[in-house]
Amino acid sequence: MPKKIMDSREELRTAMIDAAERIITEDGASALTARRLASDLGIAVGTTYNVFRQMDDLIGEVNSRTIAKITGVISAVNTTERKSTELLMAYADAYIGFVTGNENTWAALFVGDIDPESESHKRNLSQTLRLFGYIENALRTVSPQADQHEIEASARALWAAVHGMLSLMAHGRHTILGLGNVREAIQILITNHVAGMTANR
Amino acid sequence: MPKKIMDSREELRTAMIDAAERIITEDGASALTARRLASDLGIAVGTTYNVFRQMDDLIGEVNSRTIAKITGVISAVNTTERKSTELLMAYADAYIGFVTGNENTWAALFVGDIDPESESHKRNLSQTLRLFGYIENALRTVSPQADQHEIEASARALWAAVHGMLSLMAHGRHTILGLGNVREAIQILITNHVAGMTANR
DNA sequence: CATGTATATGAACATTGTTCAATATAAAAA
DNA sequence: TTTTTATATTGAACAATGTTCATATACATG
Repeated sequence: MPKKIMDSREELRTAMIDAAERIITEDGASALTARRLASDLGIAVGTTYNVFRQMDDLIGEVNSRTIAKITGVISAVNTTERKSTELLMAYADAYIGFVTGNENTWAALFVGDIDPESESHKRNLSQTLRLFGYIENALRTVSPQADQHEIEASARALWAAVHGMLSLMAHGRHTILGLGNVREAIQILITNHVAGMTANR
Repeated sequence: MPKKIMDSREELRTAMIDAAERIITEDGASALTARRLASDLGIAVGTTYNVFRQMDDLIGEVNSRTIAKITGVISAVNTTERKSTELLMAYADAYIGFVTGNENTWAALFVGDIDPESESHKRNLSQTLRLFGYIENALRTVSPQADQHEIEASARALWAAVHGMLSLMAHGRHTILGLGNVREAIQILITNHVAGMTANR
């Protein structure tokens, strides 16, 4: 073999994800090129392809960390002694706060093609499903006798709406809806949704 | 001058947008390259840049047509003798129907960088604002005494939610939420929103 | 020490968007 | 009609992209 870069393949892999994450954080996802990564790590261009099938898989790994962090801030929200609307807004604010403080890594979530077979994607999927649990619990408080399907569907709908609105921003399609307005839009959505569920109780 | 391609610059411009639209419709936005366009039109690569500042401007022009078509199907929805929820769902279904029947052109809406100064963007913005009007009118029926700001904000929120959810699909981020589920999510959002506004009346 | 295997390498390829000096011709002037 | 001027079209060239793969090499094993 040629000179080993790292002690193990796993170590190299981690170092590459670290470097990729740093590049994205500092200069955005578009700065993450095969050559930039190689240069930053002092390795050859081709080495990336010994470890990852394609460049997008590497983005997927960075995104996996980002999603884990989002799960972190969501799960850190205090759930006690709050009205459902307030709790849901607290979740939304935690998410918005993360977006504001981590614009580049967050925007990378919407970059590149996802390989549905990749480990990172499967991981991200189950992480996201766990996130739904928080929303579902909050909604169950709103209408305790609603059936499971309604709760789940509402949670999915609200999450998709929020995530979707924010994705518009990530792609520069937010001209009508700035970040400030996004929070207001989310609040309107949540408030009326909760009011609607309460009314149908 | 060399042999004229068309009688006028405007005619060439139109022919290029036509060709671009055809390419996107048939093979998707990623197939619209400077060389493919030149080849299809039987002109040189550089000619595009005599007419458009950049390739993304051309996409913007095609998108402008797409948005006009969407406005078309929305404005064609019958507004008489319907409950607000039904009318709003009819709008949503009109949109979903367009998306289903025009996947490639529709997905192109989320491709490329938007130049905020471009004519096409300004045009698309005012078109979108007109679209809001339909939603606002439907919402005004729900709570006639709500102030203008609340109506406008609700319309923006609902539109952003729907458009955002669909944008997730365009980018292949819909794994949890298929197109079928998107309709259900929209329905849940609309139903509860209307119920919420009604309750606060 | 010799042999084989694993792995880092980087030149090379195909494609991108984009530029711009050269070219060719329509229109204007003589 | 001939000459000049203005300008629209051209396409080779550039820089940058992701990706591939024969080559070289260093470690592990016999």
